[in-house]
Amino acid sequence: MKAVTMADVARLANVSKSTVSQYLNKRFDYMGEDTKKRIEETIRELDYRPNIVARSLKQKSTTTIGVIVANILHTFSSQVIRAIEDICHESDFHVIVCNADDNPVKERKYIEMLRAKQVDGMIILPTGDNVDIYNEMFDEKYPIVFVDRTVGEIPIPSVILNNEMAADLGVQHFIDNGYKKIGIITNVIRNITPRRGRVNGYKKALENNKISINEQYIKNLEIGKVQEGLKDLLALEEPPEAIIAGNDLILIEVLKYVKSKNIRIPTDLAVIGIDDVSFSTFYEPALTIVEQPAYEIGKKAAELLLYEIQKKELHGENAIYQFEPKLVVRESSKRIGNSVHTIE
Amino acid sequence: MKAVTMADVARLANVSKSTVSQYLNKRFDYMGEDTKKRIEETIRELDYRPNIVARSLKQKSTTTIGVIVANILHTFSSQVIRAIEDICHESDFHVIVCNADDNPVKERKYIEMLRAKQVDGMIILPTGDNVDIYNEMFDEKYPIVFVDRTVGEIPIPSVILNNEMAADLGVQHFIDNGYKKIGIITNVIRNITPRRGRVNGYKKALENNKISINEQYIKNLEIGKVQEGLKDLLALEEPPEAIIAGNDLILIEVLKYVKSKNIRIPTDLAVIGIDDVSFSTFYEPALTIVEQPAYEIGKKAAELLLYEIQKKELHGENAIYQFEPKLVVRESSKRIGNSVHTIE
DNA sequence: CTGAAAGCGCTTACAG
DNA sequence: CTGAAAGCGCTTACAG
Repeated sequence: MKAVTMADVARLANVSKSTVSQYLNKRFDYMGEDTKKRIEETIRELDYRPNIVARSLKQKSTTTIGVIVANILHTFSSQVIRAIEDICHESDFHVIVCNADDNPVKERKYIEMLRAKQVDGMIILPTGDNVDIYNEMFDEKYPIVFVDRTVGEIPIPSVILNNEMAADLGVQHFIDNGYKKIGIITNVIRNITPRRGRVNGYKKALENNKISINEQYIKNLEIGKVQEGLKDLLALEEPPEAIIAGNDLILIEVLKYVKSKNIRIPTDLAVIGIDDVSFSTFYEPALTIVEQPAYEIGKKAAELLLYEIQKKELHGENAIYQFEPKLVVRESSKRIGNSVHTIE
Repeated sequence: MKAVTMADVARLANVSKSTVSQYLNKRFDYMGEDTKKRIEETIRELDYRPNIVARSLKQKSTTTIGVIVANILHTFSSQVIRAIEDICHESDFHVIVCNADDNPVKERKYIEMLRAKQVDGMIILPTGDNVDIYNEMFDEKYPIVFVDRTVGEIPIPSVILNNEMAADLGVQHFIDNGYKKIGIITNVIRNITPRRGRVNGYKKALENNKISINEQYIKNLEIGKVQEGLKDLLALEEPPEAIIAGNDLILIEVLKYVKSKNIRIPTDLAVIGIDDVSFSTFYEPALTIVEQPAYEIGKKAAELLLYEIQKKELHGENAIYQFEPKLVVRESSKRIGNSVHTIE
C-alpha cells in the first residue's frame, strides 16, 4: 500500500495542499462550503490519513511524552503510568514507557533516545544518578517532572508522597495501641529519598512520644536480605513487637517469613505496611496499611507536565507537591493482648 | 535553546550535510580520517543530537511500536508489557502503551492515532470488536501481533495461553485428589476467547474422567457479581467442594468471600486459581495455581513483531503460538479430609 | 573521498 | 476564499 499523501488529496479534490491542510486543522473560517465538501469526500474516498511525523517535524511537537520508571511491574509504577496515560489520552498525547531498572546507565540512554525522538516532555522516577543530564535539561527548559523522589538541588517540579507522614501514621497508630517496641524495615536500592523520609518519620513519631530510638530496630535492606534481617530482629534480646514494612515488596517478604516461622499476627508480631497490596483486605488477619495515592500522584505529574508543555510556563517553579498518605486500620496492627494499657 | 541541526555541524566542520549524515550512520568506508575527527569534535562541541523525527519522515520508520492492552493494572498486561519493552530495548525500539479498557471505541481510536504517528507495528490484546480495522491492517500488511486472544478468521499471528490445558490441569488435579464436585468461575467481560477455552478445558477434563457435567457449576460472571455467584453456588443442594477461579481477579473475589463467610480452605472448599498472584506462597493456606508464562508470551509477541518489521516477512503466517500453563501445587487444593478415596 | 540536489509529507506566512 | 513557495531536519542516489 503506497501511502496516500496530502498531495494526492489536493490533486483529486482540485485544491492546493494548503487548503487541505487548512481543512485538516479545522480552519474553516474562509473556506467555501463546496471546497470543504470536496475535500471531505476525497479524503474518505482515498482513505487518507495524515502523517503525524511530517507534522511533528514542522511543528516541533510530537504530542508524545516519555515516562521512565524503575520497573513497570511494581504496583506503584503501574498505577502512576495508568494515571499518566489517562490524563494524556484526554489531550491526545501518547506515552512511551521505559523501564530503567534503577540503573543510571539505562536511564541515561532512555533520556537521550527520548529526546532524540523529540518527545515533548518526560516524567521520571529518577534513579538520582544522572544529575548532569537533569541539570542540562532543566537549563534548556525541557519540560520534565519527577515522581516519587526529589533530586538534590535541581528545581524540577516533583510529585511525591509525604513520606515522613507515612511512617509517622504507622508508628503513631502502633503507639496508640500500646506498642513501644516498634521496628521498621526499608529497602536500600529502591527509592532513596522515600526511604530517608520514612525513617525520619519513624524517628520523629517515637520522639514525639518520648520513646527512645533503638537503632537496632531500624533495618535497611536489599529485598533479598529481608528474611535474614527479620530473623536478626526477632532474635534480639528485646525483639520488636510491631513492625513497619517500608513498602509493598518488603511487606511480602515479612509475610513469607511469618508464614515460614508460624508467627502469629498480630499476637506475636503486629504489622503495618506502607503501600497497598491486592490482598490487604482478605489476608488473615486483614492488613493495616498506610496507603499511598499512587493514581493521584501520577495524575498530578501528568497535569503539571502537560501544563508546562502547553503553556510553556511553570518552569523553575521548583514546587514539590506532596501527597498525603492515608492510614487504613485493619486487623494486623491490633493492640497487644496482654497490654497493661487501658486505652478505651 | 534553538536546536542544533545537522546543517550547523556541517558548516562548522567545513563539510556537507551528506558527510555528517554518513558519519552518523557509521558509513566510514570512504571517509577521511581527519574529516571523521573534525565531525566528531564539532558534534561534541555543539552538543548536537540528531532529530529522529526528521529521519523517521525520510526513512519511513519510527523505531516505535504501539501496545494496546485493556488495562496496564492487570498483572498479566504489565508482565506482557515489561517483556515487550525489554525485547524492544535490545533493538532500540520504543513502546507506546495504551489502555483500551476493553472498549472497542477507545481501541479504534488508539489504533488510528498510532498509525497516524507511523508506529512500525502494534501488539494488541484485542477487544475483538474492531474486525474491520484488523482486516484492513492485515490487508495493508501492517505488522501486527495479537496477544491473549485470537480474533475470528483473521490470519494475524497470535500468542496465547493454551487455555484448555490451563483448566484441564486444575480440574485433573482436583480429580486426582478425590474431588468430583468441581465448579469454575470465569469472567464475562475480559478475554472472551480465553474464557471459552478454559470452560472447554474444564468440561473435557470432567468428561475424560467420566464425571458428568453440572451446568450449575459453571459460572460466568462480571467481576462485581462474583460474590453473589459464589453464594448461589454454595447454596446449591449439592454445592461444589472445589472451585477453579478463572483468573487472578476472580481468585481475589473468591478469597474475599471465603474470609467474610469464615469458610476454610481447603476443608470446606478447595481452590485453584488460574494466573499467579503475589501472595500465592504465603497466603494461608498457600494457593495452588495454574501459572501462565506471561513474560514469555510478551517476549514471543515482541520477537514476532520485530521480525515482521525488520524482515518484512512472516505476514499471513496465521500462526497461533500457544504457551503451556504450569500447575504449581500448594495447599489450597489438598485432598478432602473425609475422602473415601485411598489414592496413596 | 565528498558535495549539490531532491525529497520525505506536512504547515505557514504571504500574496492576491 | 485559495494557492505558490519555503522550510522543518534529515537521507540518499548520483556525480565528480
